[in-house]
Amino acid sequence: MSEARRHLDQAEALCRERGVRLTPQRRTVLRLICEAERPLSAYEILDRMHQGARRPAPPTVYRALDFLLQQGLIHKIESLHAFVGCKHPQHPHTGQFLVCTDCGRVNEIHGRPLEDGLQQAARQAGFHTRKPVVELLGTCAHCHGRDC
Amino acid sequence: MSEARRHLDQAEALCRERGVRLTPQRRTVLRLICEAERPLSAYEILDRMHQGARRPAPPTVYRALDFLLQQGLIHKIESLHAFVGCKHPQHPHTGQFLVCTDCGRVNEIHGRPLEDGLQQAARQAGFHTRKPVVELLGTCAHCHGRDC
DNA sequence: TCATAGTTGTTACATTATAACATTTCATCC
DNA sequence: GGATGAAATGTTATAATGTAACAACTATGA
Repeated sequence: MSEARRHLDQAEALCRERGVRLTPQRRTVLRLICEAERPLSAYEILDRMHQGARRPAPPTVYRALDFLLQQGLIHKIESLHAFVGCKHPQHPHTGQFLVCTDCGRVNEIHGRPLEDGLQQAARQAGFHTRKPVVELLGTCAHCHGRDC
Repeated sequence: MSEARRHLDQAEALCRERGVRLTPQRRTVLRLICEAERPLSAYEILDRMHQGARRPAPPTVYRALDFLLQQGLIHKIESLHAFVGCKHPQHPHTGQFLVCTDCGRVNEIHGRPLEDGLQQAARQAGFHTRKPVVELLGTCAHCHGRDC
């Protein structure tokens, strides 16, 4: 089964469990994000939504994105204004990302020491973190040392 | 001496050392950023630049911001589309930020363990980091537990 | 069936950012 | 001082990203 397909099925199941509706529109947006091999901007998604038919207006895609973000099915990469599928939507979490500026691909990483370090640094300042944004921009292993 | 004033003098000295020009326009943008007690968007800076005179066009402020970013005199907070003064411009560095979504203030933090954790996580994936974006959004000690 | 909450459609507009080219200013050399 | 080239700024237009507000539709349960 394809990676994208697995994501969609899992999302379907999660939404059923949670009693929220993964409508066709939302499903389409999620599918487009999962099928892409790099983050898509809202307007790239819009462009891919109108297969023959008329292109929907921006609020359409932004509303679907809001829903998917709330459900933890996708993440937003702030420094790219773009969206990627979440690799582990079962338990809601924030992501840390390795963003390759050569090939455009994004890797979601996890690491106790990393997350602990962040939490500790925040706590030292009496700060309560609600939404960490951690995006390392650079060159991935694949692209490093070659033209891309 | 005021905090903002100290920043400006330091910037002045650094630019002289480096042989780059902190022109009046760039200095004004830096001053506005340093005087503000929260991050300013490019257009907020534009609004504050025209004291009586005609408001400059966007490229004016974006060019000044580019210069200041290059010189490490300011940082951009990606998740806010806004700019803050750098607390330690002597040696170029990337910043980690605690962004209070109540009062809007931003705290620049530093921590070996944090930075090491990030670098280690990246290296494990064979990733070469060029520009880390670390912004923890939440509530600062001052705002936590009260209306703000 | 009817009420209602949730979802989608639609128009208009706000905000953020850059491309492209003209003009001016500055430092340097002669 | 005047010529020259590089850097900085001015100007116009437009691209890219994101939201407010209200109308219309749809699924679902009382």
